[in-house]
Amino acid sequence: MAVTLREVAELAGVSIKTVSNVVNGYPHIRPGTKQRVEAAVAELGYTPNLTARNLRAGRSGAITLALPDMGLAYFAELAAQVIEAAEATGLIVQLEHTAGDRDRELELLRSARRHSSDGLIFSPLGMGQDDAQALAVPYPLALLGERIFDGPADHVTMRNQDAARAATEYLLASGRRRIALIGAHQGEVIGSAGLRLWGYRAALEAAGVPFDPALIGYTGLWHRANGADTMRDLLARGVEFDAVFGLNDTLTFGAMRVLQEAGRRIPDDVAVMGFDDIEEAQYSIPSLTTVHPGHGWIARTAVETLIARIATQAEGLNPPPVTRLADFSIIVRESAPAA
Amino acid sequence: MAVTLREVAELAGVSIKTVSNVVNGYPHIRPGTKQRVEAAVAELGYTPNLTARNLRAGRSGAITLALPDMGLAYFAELAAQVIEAAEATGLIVQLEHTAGDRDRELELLRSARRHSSDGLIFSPLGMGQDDAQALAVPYPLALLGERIFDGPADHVTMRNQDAARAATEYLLASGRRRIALIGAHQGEVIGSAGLRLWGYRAALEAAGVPFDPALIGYTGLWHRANGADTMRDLLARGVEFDAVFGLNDTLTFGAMRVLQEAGRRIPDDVAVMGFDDIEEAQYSIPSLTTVHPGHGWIARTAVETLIARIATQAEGLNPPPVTRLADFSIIVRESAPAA
DNA sequence: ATGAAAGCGCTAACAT
DNA sequence: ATGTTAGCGCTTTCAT
Repeated sequence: MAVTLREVAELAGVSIKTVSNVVNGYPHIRPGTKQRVEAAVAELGYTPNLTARNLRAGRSGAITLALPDMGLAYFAELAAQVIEAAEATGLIVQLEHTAGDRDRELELLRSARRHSSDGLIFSPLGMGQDDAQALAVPYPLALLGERIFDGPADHVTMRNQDAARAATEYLLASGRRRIALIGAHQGEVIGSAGLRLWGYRAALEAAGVPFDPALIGYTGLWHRANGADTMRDLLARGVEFDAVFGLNDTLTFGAMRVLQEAGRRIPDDVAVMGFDDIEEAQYSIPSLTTVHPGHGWIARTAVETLIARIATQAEGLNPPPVTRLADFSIIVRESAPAA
Repeated sequence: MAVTLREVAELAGVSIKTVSNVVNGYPHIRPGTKQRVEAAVAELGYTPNLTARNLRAGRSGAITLALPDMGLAYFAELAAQVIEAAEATGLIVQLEHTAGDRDRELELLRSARRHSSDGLIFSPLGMGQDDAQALAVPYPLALLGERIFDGPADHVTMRNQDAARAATEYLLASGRRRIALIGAHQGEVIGSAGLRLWGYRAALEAAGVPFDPALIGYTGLWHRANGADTMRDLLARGVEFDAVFGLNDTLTFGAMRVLQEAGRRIPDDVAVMGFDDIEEAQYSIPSLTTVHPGHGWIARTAVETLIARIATQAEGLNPPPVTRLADFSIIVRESAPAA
C-alpha cells in the first residue's frame, strides 16, 4: 500500500499536521523539524493521496472534455490545446468520446457528474437547438461549437457566419465569381454548415453575384473522403467554377486531391479556401488558404470560462451564462493568393 | 453544495446505510423502503460523490494515457480506442501530452502518482533504451511502442521487424526490386524506424536483392510534410525506384502527393506501401496498401494488461513484467496491388 | 512552532 | 431488513 502522512509522521517523530505543513510548504516550521520530515518523506517515498486531498477540498482537480471524434484533425488539435491550457492551471483532462451521437451526448450530460470531475467542456454534434434545455445541468458546463445557441450554459465559439462571409469576400476580391461550396448540410440553419453557408450567401449578395444552387456540394460528414466524393460529384455534374470554399480543411484536402486528379490547377484554374487552419494546411501542396478560427483561443477560453464557472458555483452563485466569441482571420497561402 | 447520503437518509427517514444499499443495488431491502429512498434520491437529485467512494475503495477509477502527439492520426486513433476500451470496463481516461520530449516523459513518470489515477499507459518517444530503468515506477504501468524493450514494465507492442519484412516481401513478390524506404532515422537501432529498417533489409537479403543506401530517405518526424520533403529529396537525387515503403501512413501520404506531382503513376510506375492502417488509408486516392498493426488489439490489450497489473499490485503481488505482441497483416489496396 | 481532533462522503463490518 | 460506527488520507480550525 501507499505511504501515508501518518507513517511519515511516525518516522519523523512529529504529528501528521507538521508533515502536512511541510508537504504543503507552510512557512513557519523550525528548520530542523522540516529537515527530519523531508528525510522521512524521501525515505518512505511518500506522495500525497490526491483522492483524499480532493475529497477534503471538495473538488477533483479534473475536468472532462467530450468530443465527437478524435479522428478529425480539428478535434484532435483542439484536445491537445485544451489539455495544454488545463495543465497550465494544474487541472487534469478526462477525455470522453460521443461519436457525434445524440443519444450518447444526452446520456453524457446526464451522467457527467458521476465521473469525478469538476466540470465539463462539451462539443456536441448530434444534439441540436431543440435540445438546448438538456444543457441545464447541475454542474459547471462550457459549451463549444455551433449546434446550440443561447442555451443555459456558457458558450465559447466563433463568428462562423462572419468568417465564412469574409472568406467568400476574399475569393470575390481576388476576382473569382463562380465559387463552389462543399460541406453543406441539407436544410441546416444552425450548426457550422448552416451558418457558414449563410455567410457565403451574404457575401455573394453584397457583391451582387447571383447564388447558384448548383454550386453547393452537400455532404453529411466532413472527412477527407467526403470532400473527395462531393468534388467528384460536382465535376461529374459539369458545373463550372473558378473557386472552391470547403467548410472545413479536412474535407477541402479531399476535394483538392480530386481537382488535381482531374487536371485542374490550383490556384490557376481553381482557387481553394478551407476553414479551420489545421496544422496540415501549412504543409499541403499547395498550402491551403483558410480561415483561422482561433482554436487556441477557444481552447484556452473554454478552460478559463469553465474554471470561472466552477469558482462561482462553488460560492453558491449562479451568474447568467456568457458567450465568448473568438476572433478569426484569413490565412493567405498558395491555394488562393490575394488578388 | 452537492446532496449527500445523509440528506437523502433524513428525507426518506432511514439511515444512510439503507440509502447506500439502495444506491448500490443491495438486494435485501423492503420494497416500501426502497421506494421511499428512491423518491428522496429523485427529489433531491442525489448523485454519489465519486471522490469519496474512490477514497474509500482505495482507487480512483481513472487511468492515465500519455501520448507524444495528438496531431498524428495514429495517436489520435489510438487514444480513441483506448478510451473506448477503458470505458467498457468503467474506467475514465486522463490524457497527457508529452510532445515526445524526453525530459517531459521522465518528469511524467516521476509525477504520475500525484495524478489521482490507478495506472499509466505510456507511449514514449523521446526516451530510449538507456532510460529503461526510469520505467521502474511504484505504480501500475503499461508501456506502448518501440522505444524500450525488456524494461521493468508490462509492454504491449507489435512485431515491427517481422511486419516490415513482410511488407517488403510483399513488394518484392509483386515484382518490385528498387524499393525506396522513407522515414528512416539516422543511426537508430531500437525504435520503430530502426526495427522496421531492419525488417526491410532482412527481406532484401533473403531475396538476394542488394541493399542500396541511396534508396533510404531519412527524416526525424513522421508527419505528412516530412514524407513530402523526403520524397522530393529522393527525386532530386535522381535515384531510380519502382516502389516506396513509408514507415508510417501519414508520412507516406506526403510522399504519394509528391510522386503524383512529379507525374509518377501509382501503382503503375511506383507501388506504395504504408504502415499503420490509419483510417485515411481507405479513402486516399489511390487507397493505400499498408501494414495493419492491430492498433485496436493494442489498445484493448494495453487496458487489459494495465487492469491486471492494478489488480495484482493491489494484492501486494508483483509478477514479472509481460510483453504482449499484436498480430499484423498486410492490407492490400490500390497503391500496391498483389502481383 | 506544533499537536489533537473533527470531518469531507462514502462503504462495510458488526450489531440488532 | 436496517441502524451504528469506524475509517479511507487528507486539511484545518482550535489549542497549547
